[in-house]
Amino acid sequence: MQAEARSRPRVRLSTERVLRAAIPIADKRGIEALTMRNLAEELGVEAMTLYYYVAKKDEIVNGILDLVVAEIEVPSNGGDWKTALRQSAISAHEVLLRHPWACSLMMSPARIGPARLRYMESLLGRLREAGFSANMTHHAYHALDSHILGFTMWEVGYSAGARALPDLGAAFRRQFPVDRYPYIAEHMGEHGKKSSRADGEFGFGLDLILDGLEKVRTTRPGSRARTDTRRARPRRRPNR
Amino acid sequence: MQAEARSRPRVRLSTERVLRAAIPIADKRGIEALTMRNLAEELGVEAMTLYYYVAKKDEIVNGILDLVVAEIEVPSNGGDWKTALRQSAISAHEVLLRHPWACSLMMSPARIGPARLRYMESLLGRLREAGFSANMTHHAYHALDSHILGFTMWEVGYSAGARALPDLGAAFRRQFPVDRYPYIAEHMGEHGKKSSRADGEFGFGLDLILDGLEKVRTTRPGSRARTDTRRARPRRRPNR
DNA sequence: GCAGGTTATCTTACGGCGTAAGATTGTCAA
DNA sequence: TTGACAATCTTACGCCGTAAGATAACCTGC
Repeated sequence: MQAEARSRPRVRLSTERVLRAAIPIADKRGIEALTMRNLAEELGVEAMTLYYYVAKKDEIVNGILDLVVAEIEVPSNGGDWKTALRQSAISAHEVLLRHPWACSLMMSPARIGPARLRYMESLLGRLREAGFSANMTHHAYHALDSHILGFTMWEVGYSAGARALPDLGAAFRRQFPVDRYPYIAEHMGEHGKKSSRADGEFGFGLDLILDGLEKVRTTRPGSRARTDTRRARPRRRPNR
Repeated sequence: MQAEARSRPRVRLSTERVLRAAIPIADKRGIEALTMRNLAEELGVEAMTLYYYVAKKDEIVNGILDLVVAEIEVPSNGGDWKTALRQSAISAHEVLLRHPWACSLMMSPARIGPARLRYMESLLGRLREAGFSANMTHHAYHALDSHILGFTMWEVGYSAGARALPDLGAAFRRQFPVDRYPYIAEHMGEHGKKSSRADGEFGFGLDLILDGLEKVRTTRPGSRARTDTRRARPRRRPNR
């Protein structure tokens, strides 16, 4: 009689279980393989059954995104602010590499969930406590976030491409002769080398930003030495 | 007899015309509105007709992306390298804001076309000529690219959200009480203010990177003063 | 033990997507 | 005028998210 082990789902479904089943599908087969029908099959159920637990597919996507964000280590409270932010950024980088589909979704403000809020709040708080003004914190946050998401997204796309084409570099060279693009050829060569940094290329840009932030930490916004912006023009006083 | 003006397309279709018609659709109605049927209708033609000019929809997407990349101003040859790179980055930023759908597509290495290659080559070349080592150029390129794409992508998503919800800030406050997330509340407040910089928040992170790059321009990679990475460990010599 | 209501799941169907296969029309040289 | 070739259209298929409603499983009170 226990031969019907699979004929009925062993344990009852739940929103939690639906989300938990969705993540490995997106991880292993890509976010485009996360369809209601695929997900249902994974759970031994028909597609429409899922709508008993979520109102729309979007709820699943937002749900698993927030679960992934919850994996990110928020900046620690004690110690150096730079070390804390750096550690958190590296954690975010690692988490996003584990869930390559999450990167682009994080760019949409429509998908901000509770875990994301906690992450943002703690990052902003750490900056403020480190002595950054409200305005500087604002800038710093976006600079860091841009690097984390922008860089990781590129990395994810690149390694996806590399997986699809066994030797991406060779395919490139075939299509675009080296002599016409010598600098790109050199660039591809650098990609082949193991980075001299423990934290790889990600860490390089990260430190550029963190070191730069340290320098402007106590500066008033707009008063930095700046190169020619070609757009700067005398500002008038704010009172109209 | 000329009453049939619309019954037959005025001029013959071409791949060029197909691509040119696709861009405004993506710009105005979003990339998800760029369907073969919509595009065909715009051209006064049936969907399958488009397949006479392109093999797959992907060719259209890659095609319009490369047209957009071609709009980006490459770094000028003369003058200060920082000014040249900054100007090019700002141009990229502006172009990507005009074509909000392009940002995420640019992250995929599978979509690199001729214009993108020219852009990369000139950026890499300018860095090399400025005295960066091959390895530093590699790092610098990715730091800049990450900021341009990462930041712009966030900006694009944010303003799309702001357009959908008339007052995004108020919607936020309703859902997430200010007292639980004081730093986020402050952050949102900063968003409301006009930036004190002519080039906005984008320029802030950009200068952080450019200034940082100037400092490491002639440094050997890996020899920079660094904060605790928590991962650094004595490296062994590369000969196994 | 079984009736009835609630909870969970399945069935069917619709419109939209990219596109395969092949029919049909338009154009122009011989 | 004819025939060939280029350009366009028609029909159809299998995916997708999901609306509407039928059906099965479970539990509770008698």
